[in-house]
Amino acid sequence: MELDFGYACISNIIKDCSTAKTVTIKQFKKIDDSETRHWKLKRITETNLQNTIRLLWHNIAENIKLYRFSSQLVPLATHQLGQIWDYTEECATKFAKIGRIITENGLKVSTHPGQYTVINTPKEDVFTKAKTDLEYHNRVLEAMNLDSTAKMVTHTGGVYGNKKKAKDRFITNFKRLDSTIQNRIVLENDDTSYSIGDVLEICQELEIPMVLDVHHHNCYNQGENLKKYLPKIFATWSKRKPKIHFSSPYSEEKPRHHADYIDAAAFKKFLNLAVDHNFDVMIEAKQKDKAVLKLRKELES
DNA sequence: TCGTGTCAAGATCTT
DNA sequence: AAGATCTTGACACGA
Repeated sequence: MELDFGYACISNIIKDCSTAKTVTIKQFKKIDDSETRHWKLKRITETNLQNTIRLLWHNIAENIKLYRFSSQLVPLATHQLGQIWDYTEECATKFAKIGRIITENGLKVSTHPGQYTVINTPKEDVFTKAKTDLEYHNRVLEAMNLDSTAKMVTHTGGVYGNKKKAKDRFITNFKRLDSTIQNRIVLENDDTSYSIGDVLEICQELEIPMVLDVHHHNCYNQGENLKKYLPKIFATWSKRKPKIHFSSPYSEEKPRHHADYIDAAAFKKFLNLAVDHNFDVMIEAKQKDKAVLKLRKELES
């Protein structure tokens, strides 16, 4: 079985290579003339894209096949103040180069819109903002010429005192998104509200893939038997190779936080459980790519 | 240069 | 109704 690994956004091996440089609204507002504002956004974006390229080469050298893009490649991209330039047009060459590196080297990439992007919100303005953010992520992936295998991972959202209604609203709101975006969205179980059973139900209904987060399942579940659920979860990916998220708890006091590295014994235990399946593994650990290399080494021995 | 408070955004729990 | 927390890297400011 060939296991491919990956990490999110930032390398702990390659120094001074942030892909999420930004400018705060407060500082941006202090800039008076529009030309300087434009220059500021463009310069930061180019740095983030160039650093992304550096990380991709690093990943190729280390045989790390999965990578999650920073959501902040383009600063203020979804903010009103940031609507002063056509970033995909002006940085088209760099976006295309990233896409070429990915395609030519068989890398598998994704994005993960943040906690503020809530599809199942009952507030219309919040939904509009969520839609805008998803459109931004999609625009970036399209600028890279990546097809719908480049996914956007999200959570279900809030419960709002009635999970059944909140689930239904996710489905309703999901259908209001552009089909290009629908085709990229995959749902992940979270650590407080939506268990693997909850998320699987939604994914089956919408016929979209489900990312199993093993750590979240340990944090929050409704007694679901993971081994029994695995075939159903992986089936949501149909012909494609499923992906899971794996991380280890930081401590007994803060079990939901991510630890520096992955507990190899715990990972092997999961492998035993999933022995009949083939899947990709996104490692969520504070030491990022260092944690990937360490785990891989420990699995070899 | 270093340490620390702050940051666009939502949901939820506490006060 | 207002504030803290979640989670997190990076910014911004003052020492």
